[in-house]
Amino acid sequence: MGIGARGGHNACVTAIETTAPGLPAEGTRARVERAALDLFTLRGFEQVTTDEVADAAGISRRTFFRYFATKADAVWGDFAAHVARLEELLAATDPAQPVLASVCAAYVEVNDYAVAELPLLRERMLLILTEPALLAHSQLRFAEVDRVVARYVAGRSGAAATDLVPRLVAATTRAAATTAFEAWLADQRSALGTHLRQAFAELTAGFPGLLR
Amino acid sequence: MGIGARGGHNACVTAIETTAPGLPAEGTRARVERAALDLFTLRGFEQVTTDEVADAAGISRRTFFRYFATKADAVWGDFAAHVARLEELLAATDPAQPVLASVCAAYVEVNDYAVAELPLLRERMLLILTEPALLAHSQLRFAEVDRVVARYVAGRSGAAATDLVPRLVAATTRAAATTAFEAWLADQRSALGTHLRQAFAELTAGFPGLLR
DNA sequence: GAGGCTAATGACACCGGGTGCCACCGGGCA
DNA sequence: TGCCCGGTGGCACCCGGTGTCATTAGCCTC
Repeated sequence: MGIGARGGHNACVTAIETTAPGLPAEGTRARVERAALDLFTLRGFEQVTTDEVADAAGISRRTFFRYFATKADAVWGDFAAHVARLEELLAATDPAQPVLASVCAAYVEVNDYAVAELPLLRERMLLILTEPALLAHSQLRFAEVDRVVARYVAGRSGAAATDLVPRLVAATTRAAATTAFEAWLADQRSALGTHLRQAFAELTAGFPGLLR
Repeated sequence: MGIGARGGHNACVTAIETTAPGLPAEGTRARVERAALDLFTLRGFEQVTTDEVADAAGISRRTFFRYFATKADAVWGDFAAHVARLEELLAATDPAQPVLASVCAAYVEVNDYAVAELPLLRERMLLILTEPALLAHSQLRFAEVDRVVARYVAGRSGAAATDLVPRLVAATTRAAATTAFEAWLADQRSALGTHLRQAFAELTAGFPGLLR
């Protein structure tokens, strides 16, 4: 590799079934995600270059950035679908239930993962909440969630989505959910739903344990 | 400027009293902050290069990165002092007052700026909460605040700073404060303290307006 | 007052994330 | 066969950030 050059994914030793240029490229995205997650978990997000991720996935650096807008996006999976599902859950809530309870319930339900998915979720969230660069990036992703929640609260409470209370509910419930995730990551073998419910219970009750 | 070169702050046209190499450099940092704030506000954070900021401040790009670790840091002023003051306020709270109320009061007080400082604060927060790159970066700065608050709550409530409730209080009060800032930025000529108090009132009462 | 120390600076090369552009390759289709 | 088209790789480039080195000026000491 010459000086100043960038090394075009040459002779990728650990490559797993390299794809052809003109092919539909089935599963390439998933393969890149796996490679990225593995490398980031093993050596840390900042210590791994996009060149290495692309190489491990058997594609070029240029192609990596066609699948993911940024290096950080490779750890998020299909987050847009996650947000969309939350929006659907909110739209399908019982109007008889209080607004805040509906939001919390939707959060719990959208995060009710199958057992088989939990290791992957854990790996993702551990990276996102631990690596500074990913934590920073998360703000942009979570902002999409906030907008969805704020719109819902605004619709139910007859306010504008830009008003204080809808934004407040969105920001605080999301903060609570993130904190629950941290607690889940901290103690192995605990249920995510339990932490979420406990966090929302504290929040909606105004932290009754802190009256002193 | 040759191809591939970077142009060493050559003939800065708009320079304001360039400093000498071996001088104590009084007020250089403040001058760079002003230049950065002006340029970012005028043309957007991403559209301004660090070269341009350095040039406008009459220093080199390399020197810019000696004053600020990242481009984003140039908009935060002395945030560490802000956090330190919050910590002092928390340490000086009345033990008879409830924990949550003490946190909210400290937040209100640390954000009680003099009228003369408000335009600068507004400019800073507008950038931070509007520009995606700065919003992402803010997560790292606000995490320092969260740690301080969580430590305080843990100390008062006899829990560990890593327990759910202390983290939860830190995350949600900070989310509420940020939302209050957004509301303040949205309607010109309103008092920041009013929005903060209203947000904390909603939060600590469990959003009483959303019982339906 | 000469010489040495120190702190701030600027130039330069370099790394790595991200992008625009173009050439290429293969499959499907007329 | 010839054409179009989508996925790809290579390349040059921009820009944020860093390590290194030489330069400068103030200061301290002898």
